[in-house]
Amino acid sequence: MTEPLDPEMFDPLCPSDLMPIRVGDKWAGMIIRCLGHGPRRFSELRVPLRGITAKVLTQSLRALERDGLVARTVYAGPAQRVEYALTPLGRSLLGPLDVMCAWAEEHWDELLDAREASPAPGRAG
Amino acid sequence: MTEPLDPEMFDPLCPSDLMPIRVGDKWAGMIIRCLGHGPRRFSELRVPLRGITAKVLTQSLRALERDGLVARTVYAGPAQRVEYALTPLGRSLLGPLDVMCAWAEEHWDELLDAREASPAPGRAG
DNA sequence: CAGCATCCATTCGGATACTG
DNA sequence: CAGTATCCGAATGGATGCTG
Repeated sequence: MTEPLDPEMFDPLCPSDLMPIRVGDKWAGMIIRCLGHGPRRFSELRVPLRGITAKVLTQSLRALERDGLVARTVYAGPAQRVEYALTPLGRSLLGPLDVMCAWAEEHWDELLDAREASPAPGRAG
Repeated sequence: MTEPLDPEMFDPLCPSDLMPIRVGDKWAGMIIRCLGHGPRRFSELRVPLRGITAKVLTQSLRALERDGLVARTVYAGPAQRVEYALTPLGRSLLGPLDVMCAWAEEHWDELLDAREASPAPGRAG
């Protein structure tokens, strides 16, 4: 569980923009899936969540804490270290999350088709 | 499938505010579940979605159409009539949606507890 | 490293008024 | 009935700069 997270875990080509299902805010679902691999530090999380700013990551993490899905642990020391881990409640969400991801994968093409076939308000092409 | 929707289908005490899982925008999940019972007219949908304004319902419906989850049919006549129905793709979402709702029901108490136990920033009491 | 404070643009949800 | 148009406030998401 200490192996590094895949930086391409959430490819920009596969954003939740298109995803009609979301968990919490824009990042919550991704964070939970990251933590599904084991506890992670603040900066570790920033890798797969490419481009997320510290403030926004903090916000999302706080919201998850508040909902009891994530636990925050501070390890004091020469270099401060903070770890985030899923609580049992948070882990219980991994199953439903998988269902959603499976749905998305299975119907990705249809989603894409529908978007392309739609009137495309605004954008040319 | 023509029986009226339960106005209390989405009780205000059970809002998606607390729900960490969402489908599309604030209303999309509820709309899809409404349409899971069969096609519905614009004004029929406004009943269980208590308080939704026409504009917001239209927006949500348009977004669902664009994603190919909902189909819109106009029946011209003395009194114009518009019906919304789930597409096959939309129906395929009902299963995952059930999973999410089941999760929420099962862990509702924990969610509530976590919220109450949290520092409660801002609000008194 | 792991934040917090501040400021800012965009989006979201909604109120109100009007149309065919 | 089924919307459209316009205006508005609040919440989201983010950039930048600073702190222990």
